Parts: sequence; structure tokens; C-alpha cells
Amino acid sequence: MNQPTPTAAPAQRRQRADGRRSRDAILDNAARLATVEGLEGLSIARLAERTGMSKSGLYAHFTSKEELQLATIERAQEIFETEVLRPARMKPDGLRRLWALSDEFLSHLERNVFPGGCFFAAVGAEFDTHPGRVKERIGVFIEEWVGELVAAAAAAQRAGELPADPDPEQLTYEVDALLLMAHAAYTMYGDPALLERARVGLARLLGPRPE
Amino acid sequence: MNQPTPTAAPAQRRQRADGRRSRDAILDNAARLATVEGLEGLSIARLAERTGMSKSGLYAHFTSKEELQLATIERAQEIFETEVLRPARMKPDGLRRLWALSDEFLSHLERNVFPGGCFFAAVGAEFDTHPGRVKERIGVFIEEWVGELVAAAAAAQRAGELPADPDPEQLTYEVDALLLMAHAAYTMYGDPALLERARVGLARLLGPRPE
DNA sequence: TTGAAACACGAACGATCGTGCTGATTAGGG
DNA sequence: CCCTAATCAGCACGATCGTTCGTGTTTCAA
Repeated sequence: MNQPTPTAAPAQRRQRADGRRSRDAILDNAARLATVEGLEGLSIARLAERTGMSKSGLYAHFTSKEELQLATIERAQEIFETEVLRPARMKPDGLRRLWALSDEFLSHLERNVFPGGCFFAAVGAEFDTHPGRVKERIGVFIEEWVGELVAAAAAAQRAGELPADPDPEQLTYEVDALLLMAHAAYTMYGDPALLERARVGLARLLGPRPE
Repeated sequence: MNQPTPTAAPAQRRQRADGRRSRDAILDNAARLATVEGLEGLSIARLAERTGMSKSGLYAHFTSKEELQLATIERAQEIFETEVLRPARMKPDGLRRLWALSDEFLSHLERNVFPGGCFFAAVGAEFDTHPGRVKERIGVFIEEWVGELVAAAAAAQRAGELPADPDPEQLTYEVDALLLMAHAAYTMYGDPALLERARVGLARLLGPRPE
């Protein structure tokens, strides 16, 4: 982050290159494994075995399991950003952006970016009844995601690409419902036709894809 | 498995009244607790403590934890039948039935019949990545639920209460998406306005409530 | 090149998990 | 009323959980 002054503020432990690589490998595995085993069901021993480390060696990178869970969420957020948000943001704001966000989301399900579908849907369902820092972080990310959808919907309405009738929050709720359903159905049954149903529903909500 | 009977089929162990009462109490607690802790996270010791029994005393009612989980699902199904399906089935088939199923479902969320929202959405999200008998049973129940929605939608179309355009499966997918979203959002944030959004979406799909 | 610090390991801890066994208590059919 | 068996508690097991500690090994800055 910052190594400000040689003299003042020794601050956080200076990191070694191999240490960062290990930590990255741990969190990559953790983010993917958490969509299968859950963030709580993910055990240190199993994660260590999968990463090819000892249990204590892995654990030394974190001060507690909760810190590991929070770091895993952060890593999952980066993956989601790369696989879904960044590509969608290349489309111009408005209806095109809204369609792109939806399509990229469905695509990342179809490409099995996470083996257990949408990371935040999976761990959100796990922690919705477990108040604490983990649930809070998940809730914040979901609000950001919804905020991005709402912004695109509002822009689309301002541009006259969508009727003003269902307000952006309501429209986004319905779009997000289809995306959540796609995650749940596809993860449970594995049939890509269940993703196509979401696309059909989106077309009924937003009209046909622009371009 | 069973003793070959001098007379005829003594069959399964004859049950005592207090035994049945205990088993019922266990499963009542288990069904509700499972929506909070998960079917796997639900531990025998915690369930025993909550029911006021010893761990081994409770465990004697089941041959394994998986059997306990299956019995818990069965009990949850009965609760769902009582709280959602039975009332909705009093409405005549067609659009009224479809609306009633949706409304009763949302009502059972709002009344917190299960503390963790919809039982089958909760445990379905937990077991979608865990193949086995438990996931299978959950999948079967969901198919039955969807089947009931589809049947009502098809009847509504035959009666001319709904346009034929989105076929019953597609329409049901979109209805179910709103109900799933209501569960997820309400369980995560606890705001009843999030249930109302689902009702608004349903009205856009099905038209205003009949009657 | 050397020395301090980051890194990774093995071993062990207390707690909790699911699961058995044994024996006392008690309900309920003959 | 009695006797069988259903019920349930106590105790203990091996496994696994998150977590800590001490000890070598490796990196990298001075």
C-alpha cells in the first residue's frame, strides 16, 4: 500500500514475493471452493491440502478464519469485477449497459467461473442469517451491484430507451430476480436451458438486445 | 432388516406415544433451525440442547445424520403444505390459484414461518453443490412446487385469463424468480418493502389480483 | 555477503463433530 | 398387573475443527 518513510512508520510487515504468490494461490482456491463448500464449511485443512501447503503455513497468512473469509470475499470481488463488471462497463451507459451487465453475469455462470455459480448469491444465502462482518461485506457488495444496475436502468429511461413506468429500483429488482433464479436453477440442475429462460425473461422486461 | 413374523408383518418397531411426541418436537425444531444454521451446520448437540434432550437420546431416533436431515426435509414439507399449499388450493384452479400460491408464499415469508425464510430455498442453496440423497429430495420437492405453479398457469391460459404467449414454463420461471428474490432479499435485509416489490412484479406478469 | 525478517513446517492444544454402547426408566399390550 | 421393549441419559471413541507455538529455511535489503 505505502512505504512512506525509511525512518518513520515501520508499519505493516514488508511482504516477500513468494509470500504474496502463496497468498494469492490460497485466495484463488478459497474463492472457488467457497461456492461449493460454503465460506464456513471451507476448512483450513482442506484448503491447505488443495493449495499444497501445510495447515499452519496457510494459517500464518491470516489472523483468524474470519479474516480469511473476508480476504476470500475481496478476492471473489476482484474476479467478479474482471469477469462481469469490467467487460460490461465497456458498453455505453443506459440500456446497452444494462443488457451487458445481465449478459455478462449469465455468461460467467455458463462459463463456470465459480464452480458453485454466483459467489455472492452462494455465500449470501449462507450468511444472510449470520450477522457479523462477513454478512456486512457481502451485503455491501450486493448493494454496489444493485446500484450499478439501477444506474444503468435510470440512464436508459432518461435516454428514452425504456418506459419510465416501473421505476429503476423496481425494474432492477425484477432483472436481478431473473439473474438470481438463473444462478439457483443452473447450479441445482446444471441445464443451460435454465439460463436461456432468464434471457427470455430479460427480453420481456427490457425489450430485445440493442445493436 | 425385519423378523420373519409368525403371524404377519409386525414390521417396524412399534412406537410409543412419548416417543412420537419427542420425535415431532425434534423435527419441528430441526426444520426451523435448519433455515438458520443449514442442514449440515445443524449439529446434533445444539439441536438436542434446544429440544431439551441428551445428544444420545435424540440420536436414538435416527440411524444417521443423513436420516435426520431427510426426516427434517419431510417435516418442512408438511409445514410448507399447511402454511402455503393447502390455503392456496382452496382457490379455484387458474389465475386465482396462481395468485394464491404466490401470495401465500410471500405471506409465509412475512409471517416468518421459518426464521431463515423459505426452507427449500435455504437448504437448496446449501445442497445444490452436494450431490446425494438430500439434494435429490430437495430437488424433487422443488419440481413438485414448480409443477403446481405450471399447472395453475396452464389452466389460467386455457380459461383465457392469461395470454398464451409466454408458455406456462416460462411464465412460472419468472414468477418463481420473483418469489426467490423476495426470499433472498427479505432474509438478507429484513425489510418488508422487499416483499412488496415482488408483488408489484407479479402484477406486471399476471395482471391485477382477481376478485 | 550477511543478518533480520518473512515464510513454511510439524506437533500439539482444547473444543466439537457424528456415532456407538450400556444400563436405568417407563409406557402399554397381553 | 407384569413383562417386553421403546425411550433416553451417561460416557467414551476417533476424527476434525480453529488456533498457537517453536523451529528451521528462504528471501532480500543494507
